[in-house]
Amino acid sequence: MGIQERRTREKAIRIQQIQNAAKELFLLKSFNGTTIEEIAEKAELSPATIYLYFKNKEELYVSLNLLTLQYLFAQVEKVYKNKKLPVELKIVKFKDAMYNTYQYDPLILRNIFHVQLEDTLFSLSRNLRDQITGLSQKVMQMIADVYKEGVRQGKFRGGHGMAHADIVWSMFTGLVIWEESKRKINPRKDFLKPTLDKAFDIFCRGIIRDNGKKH
Amino acid sequence: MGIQERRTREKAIRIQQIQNAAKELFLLKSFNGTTIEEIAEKAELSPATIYLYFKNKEELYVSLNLLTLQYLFAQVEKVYKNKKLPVELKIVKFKDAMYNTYQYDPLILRNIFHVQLEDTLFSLSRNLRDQITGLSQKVMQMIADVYKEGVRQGKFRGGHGMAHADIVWSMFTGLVIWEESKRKINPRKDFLKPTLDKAFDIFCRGIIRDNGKKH
Amino acid sequence: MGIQERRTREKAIRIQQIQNAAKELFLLKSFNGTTIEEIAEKAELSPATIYLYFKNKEELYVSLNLLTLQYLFAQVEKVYKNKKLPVELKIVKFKDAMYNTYQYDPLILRNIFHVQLEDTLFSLSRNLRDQITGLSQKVMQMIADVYKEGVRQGKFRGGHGMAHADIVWSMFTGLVIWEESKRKINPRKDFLKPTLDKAFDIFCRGIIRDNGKKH
Amino acid sequence: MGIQERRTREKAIRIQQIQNAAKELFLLKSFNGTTIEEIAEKAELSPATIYLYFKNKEELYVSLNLLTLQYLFAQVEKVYKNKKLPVELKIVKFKDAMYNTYQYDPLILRNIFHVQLEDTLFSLSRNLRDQITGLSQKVMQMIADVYKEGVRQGKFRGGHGMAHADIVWSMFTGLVIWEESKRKINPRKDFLKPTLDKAFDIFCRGIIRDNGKKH
DNA sequence: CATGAATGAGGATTCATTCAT
DNA sequence: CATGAATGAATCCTCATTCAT
Repeated sequence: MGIQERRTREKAIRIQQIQNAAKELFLLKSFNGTTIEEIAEKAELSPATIYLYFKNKEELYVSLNLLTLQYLFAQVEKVYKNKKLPVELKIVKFKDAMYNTYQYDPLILRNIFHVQLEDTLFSLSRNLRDQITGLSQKVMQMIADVYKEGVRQGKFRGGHGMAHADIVWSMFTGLVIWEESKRKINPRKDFLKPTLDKAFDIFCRGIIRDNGKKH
Repeated sequence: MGIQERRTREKAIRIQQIQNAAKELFLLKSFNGTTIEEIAEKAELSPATIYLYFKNKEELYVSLNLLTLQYLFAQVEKVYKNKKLPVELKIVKFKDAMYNTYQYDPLILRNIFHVQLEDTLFSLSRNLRDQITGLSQKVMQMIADVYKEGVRQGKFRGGHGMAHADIVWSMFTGLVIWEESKRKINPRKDFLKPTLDKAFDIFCRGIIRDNGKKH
Repeated sequence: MGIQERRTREKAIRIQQIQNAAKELFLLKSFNGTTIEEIAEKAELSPATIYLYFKNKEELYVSLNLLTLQYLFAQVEKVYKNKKLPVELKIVKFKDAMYNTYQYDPLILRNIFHVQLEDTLFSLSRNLRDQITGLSQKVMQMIADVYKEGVRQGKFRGGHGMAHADIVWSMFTGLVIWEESKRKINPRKDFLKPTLDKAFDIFCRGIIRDNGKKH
Repeated sequence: MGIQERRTREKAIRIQQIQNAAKELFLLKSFNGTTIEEIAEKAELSPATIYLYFKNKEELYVSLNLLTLQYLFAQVEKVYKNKKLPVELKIVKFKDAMYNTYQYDPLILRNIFHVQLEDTLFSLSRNLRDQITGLSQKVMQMIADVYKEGVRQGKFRGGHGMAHADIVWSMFTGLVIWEESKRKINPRKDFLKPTLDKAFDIFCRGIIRDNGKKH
């Protein structure tokens, strides 16, 4: 069992090697601006070798998401499963989970948008695609569930849970992209965190049921 | 006076011809997936002719944004200048303006994200770049102004106006992208409008100052 | 006869306009590096207009040589016809004539070499080609004649006159090209004139018959 | 030890394959008239493969010079280092060395002129450029040295050595180009060798110090 | 398992040249 | 006579991908 194991371990290492190189380059130069050769060089491998581990460039690209999505999933799940946390705080913690994930891998949103918006995603192997959509659905479901729980508890105003999950996620991604792009045009201080906090503060106030208030 | 005029008019028509073809194709196949030759064919021109009107593929691509940004600007400005509209309604109308623009040109956000996220934007001619950033700044400023006005009137809770404009815009773009991508994975009914309405409803509730309420 | 004349005159002016623009640009950017459009712009004409006066780019290019060849021809002829000048001095004066021509139009050698070495020259109109080869043959003939005269007078050692003309011409062009290229790699003082003088001094000493000398 | 070696050998062969094809075509149709595709076809390779061995068209073109320059260098050096040869004969042998090189690769001068006269040369990789200028400088230096030696021995009239090297080289190249171009206009017997001999004979007579002679 | 080597399949541009007005 | 507009025809070069070793 030793040899077999070592093989597996080494394989995993190779894959990481490649992913690390790829991540850095894709972040720096975008998908279309990065060549397999560059990735190979950075990973100290030959281009051909990369194809031993990834079906093609796109699959390598998307595989990066998977890592991060798993990270995001783990974070969100921890909040979700925390029995003691009141729902209104869970929403805030979700935001923090997202932000952590973004800091762990700033590439993620770009990747996700790329995957979502470009023709890609459909040349991926079934397996990978399923993993990605599966994970992201689970994440969304957890957010939706918390919202529904809040409604059940009479804390949140009614409404479709999943729609709220969409809003949470969209708000987050929208802000990240927007702040990134603003910094691109005009490099300056990073306002992402405070703006994100502000946005979620407003969001929370907006969904909280007010008892005796007239609108 | 006729000949000069006709020339100008015909030139404008050519440009439109090209832009229309390009818009459709870029929407369908993304920037990198669309070739100049395809655009030329659709526009019933030769590839070389396109270069008579646009410096390169990127500039053509970005020129599409300009049109739409102008459209967006006009819409937003109309709301902005409407003296009779209370600020809280203006926010809602801004959302509608954005949504209209999106319907007028569904490509816009993709374009904007592309421009914002890719390496592009910096090989554009100065003029075009300035127009784009100028317009989008003006739009954001108007949103920020309305927010500040709301604060002044005691209707909105305090805070940095521009940050709120960022949130408004991010929420909108985030939702559009997200809904688009969800439909891509799983074609189904379009929930954009209701989700957008919901989101802005929450946002408005969240920013409105509550007089005697305890939080 | 007034109108007809004016027409002719204006036509000549247009041609000059174009040639001046072309000369400058070709010198600066070489044949293949210069576009018709650039020439047109500099001449304040449209590209199409250039084709009213020159069959194509090449013919325009070559037409420049003609001017200079005519200049060279005139200079060389003056020396040639000067009855009082002893042959050994005529050789020196030929060199000066060439050098003057080079200063009048530094492009000439490049042109001539281009024409001679590239595939060009054979798409020229018959007429132009004849003029060019005719002129250059006449120039060479005059040099050869002077040499033969020198031999007849017992001043020069015997030999084929035209071969000496070839040597004179080659020495001149070879030096010009070489000095030009040296300056290109390493910009520095211009040594063309002294080197040219030196070369012709050697040449003259080499061809002069030495009476009582043993070799 | 076999495999590594074979690789190297095969690589060298590929390079030769390409260079041979290129040489022939460039000679026939000039730099700008030859396409990479033609070269590839003649070399029985794909165009892309050529870019595996040469950075671009220009670098391939110039690499041809290098070979020949090396050939020239070797020839000239042999003469230069021949202790027994008197200086006046060395000059003659230099001419022969040049002529041999020309026969070995008639393209050389055209290449050299192209490189020297066109905008090229500056987009070459540093390494290649240095090799070329280095070699040609060495060749010129050897010629200059021989001249200086002749002066020291009292055989040649005084003067700057390098200037004489320039004259030698210019005379040679000038004649080659001129004879080539004459043959182009009017194909006929090749007079290059006798004219070259004549020219160098004159040159030698011109530089030799004459003892008791009055000028 | 790793890779050096090869390539097919584009794709963006450029430009000399033409022609209707 | 002059030209704005259009284009056909090239051409260089890139890169993801494959395969023999």
